[in-house]
Amino acid sequence: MTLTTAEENYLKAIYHLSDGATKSVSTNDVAAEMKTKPASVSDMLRKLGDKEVIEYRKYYGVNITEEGKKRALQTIRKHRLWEVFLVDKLQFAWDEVHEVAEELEHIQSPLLIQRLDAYLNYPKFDPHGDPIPDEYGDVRARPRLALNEMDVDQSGQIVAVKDSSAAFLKYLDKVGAYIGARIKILDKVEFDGSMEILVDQKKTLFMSKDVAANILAIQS
Amino acid sequence: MTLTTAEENYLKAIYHLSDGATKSVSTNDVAAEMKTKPASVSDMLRKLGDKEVIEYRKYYGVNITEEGKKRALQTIRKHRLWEVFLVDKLQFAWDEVHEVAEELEHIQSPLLIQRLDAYLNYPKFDPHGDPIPDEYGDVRARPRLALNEMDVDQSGQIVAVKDSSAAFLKYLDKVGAYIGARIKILDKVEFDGSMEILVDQKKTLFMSKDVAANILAIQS
DNA sequence: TCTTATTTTTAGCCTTACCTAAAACCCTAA
DNA sequence: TTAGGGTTTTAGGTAAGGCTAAAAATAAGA
Ligand SMILES: [Mn+2]
Ligand SMILES: [Mn+2]
Ligand SMILES: [Mn+2]
Ligand SMILES: [Mn+2]
Repeated sequence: MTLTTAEENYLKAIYHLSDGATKSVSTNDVAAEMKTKPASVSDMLRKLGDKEVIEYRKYYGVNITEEGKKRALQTIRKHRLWEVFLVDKLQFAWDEVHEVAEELEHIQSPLLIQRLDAYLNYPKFDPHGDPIPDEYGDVRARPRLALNEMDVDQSGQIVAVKDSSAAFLKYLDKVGAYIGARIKILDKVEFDGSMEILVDQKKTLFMSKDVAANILAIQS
Repeated sequence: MTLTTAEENYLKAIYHLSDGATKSVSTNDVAAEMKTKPASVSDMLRKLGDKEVIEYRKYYGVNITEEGKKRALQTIRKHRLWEVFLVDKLQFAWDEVHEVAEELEHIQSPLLIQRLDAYLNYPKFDPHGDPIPDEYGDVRARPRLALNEMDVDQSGQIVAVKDSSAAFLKYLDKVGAYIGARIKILDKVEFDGSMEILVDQKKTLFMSKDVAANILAIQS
């Protein structure tokens, strides 16, 4: 059973909202994520239910099925591989890739993705630090922690961002935070949760709690 | 005014059928080329006429406008650049690229095409020898001649194929004809138009008139 | 010129993916 | 246990892009 572009986009949204296939997801949440109306979502959920990529019980939200999870991960794989291509090969900035990848991910050609993967040297993470599922949908996830959850004096390395919006990424570029940077928490202000962070042992960065919450690190 | 994917495909077909914007094109011809019904074509012609990329007079066929020609050439440019990418970078065979390029050509991102062009080193021809329009739609066309139009003892070089179907390209691979090959016409059989051709000064090839008519060369 | 054959358009219908407005449902708090 | 209030679905509509069947226009032959 093949999925249309719209169906793939919905399924991906449902997968993300359900935190990797565990939680059940409400119609309103899908509508917000997809920027459509709940009425349109109801329509689409019926279709996705018929195709058995989600389990749909009217009025009770949806759960993604195993088959649906597999499909969603394939689309995510394609999206992230294209993002790597755009940044590594075509010199796109990391805040310029998402919209284009949102289109490229729907190109139907298993050979294309297989070759692209090889050409990029089987990357494990996209430009935002998100893991790239392999062709079987397996993801090697790293245990990640938002900066605001780390304690003073803890060290680590930035590995991903939670928010991939151009605005946020441009801000990180400006202040000099990037994926791979080694960091140490110097201070946390209790009043507003803002933080002071040492980057690469030389640069001090002040950031709001909101910003810190959208930067993910592994501890070391 | 932006064109949908379907509109881009129709416009491209009309451009090709009109031999580079000169001839006028009939509804039936478009239907055959697009593998749709004439009734569907009538609908689409009205839309394309409204968008002023063609001039449409009911019952009298269509002519592509200057604006339409420009749009068609942009789509063709994208199609051929992607074909070069697939062959040069992803090791696709020249008979495997057309379908995928037919999808990729509709990705909307001027930056993407500009970067892709640079990344491929501004190629002038696609894997089938067809010229790639520049970003202004200019095509540097070479005067090309089908092999069956050449005379005995004439020499030249294969520069393109007229038929890009997988079947034909695979056949050329098998017999060892390729773009760039130096050729000389050794003999032409008057009865059926079949020919004997010397390839790269060492290999003799027999081909039917049908095959010869689909191989394009420049004379030398 | 008249009649027929061919081409093209129109009319009406389908599916997908969206919308608004109204109805139905679920849940919770009085 | 029932009345709101929020959520979700249904009903009905639009636009794009296809289809078939029928009507209309053009082209061709006698
Ligand atoms: Mn992305
Ligand atoms: Mn998408
Ligand atoms: Mn196409
Ligand atoms: Mn080509």
